[in-house]
Amino acid sequence: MASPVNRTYLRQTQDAVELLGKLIRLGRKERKMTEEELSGRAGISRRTLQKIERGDPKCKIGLVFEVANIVGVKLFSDEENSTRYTFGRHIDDKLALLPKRVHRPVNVNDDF
Amino acid sequence: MASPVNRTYLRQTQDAVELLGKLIRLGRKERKMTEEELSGRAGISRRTLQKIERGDPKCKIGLVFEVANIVGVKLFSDEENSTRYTFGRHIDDKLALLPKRVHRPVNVNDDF
DNA sequence: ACAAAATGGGTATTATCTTAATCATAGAAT
DNA sequence: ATTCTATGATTAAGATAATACCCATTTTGT
Repeated sequence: MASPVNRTYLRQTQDAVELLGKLIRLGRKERKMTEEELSGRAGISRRTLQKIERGDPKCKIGLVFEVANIVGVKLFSDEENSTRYTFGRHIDDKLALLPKRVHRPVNVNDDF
Repeated sequence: MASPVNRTYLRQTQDAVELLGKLIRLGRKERKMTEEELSGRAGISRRTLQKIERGDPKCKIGLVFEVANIVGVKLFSDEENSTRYTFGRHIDDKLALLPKRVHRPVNVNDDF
């Protein structure tokens, strides 16, 4: 079985996917590329590109990001952003500082 | 047929997906959540969460973004970012300004 | 107005992603 | 040190994402 049935997403999630799709479409048009050109360059079908631009959450993230990169949409890996997201420190370093496992004892008595 | 064979991705694409995965893992650990807790809250399997945190480009973007939201990773829809990405103007407005179709005549003679 | 091209959307097919179940290993807490 | 838990990873199977092919509609360029 793949997905339980028909899952739902947080509003923020939907919004983010749709916004990314619109940014892609915007980038494509600014570069005067047709759906066929862009999908061809990305190595995907035109149909899939349409789904991506419409913000279909079921698309593979790799395909979405690939298309975004081709049309120049800034993602997380850009220098400009990486500084923000790493908080001035490399992610791997931060991860190394944390305990390797999140160990939660049984009787935490976490009555917050 | 699903995907041609085994596609490749731009370096930037891989980096972006992997970075997002690391940000998710970082967020999860900072919140002291186990894989099982987070995957449970997101409505996905633990296995899939592992793939997401490792930056598997074949994961659905909706699932990745959903998990990111749960652990507080900032995406495109956040106010802080949206201003950047819309350049102070709503995407829909910008799209409306552009021609609805990118029409490229046959003999462009685009010798740049 | 006309022709050509871009886009929207339907369907069937196939590769594969997601899942559940399971086991092994490594780490944390006592 | 020991025990309990989190994580890593494999497998089989079913659901479905991506594709190719198709046609209708819309829009652009002339």
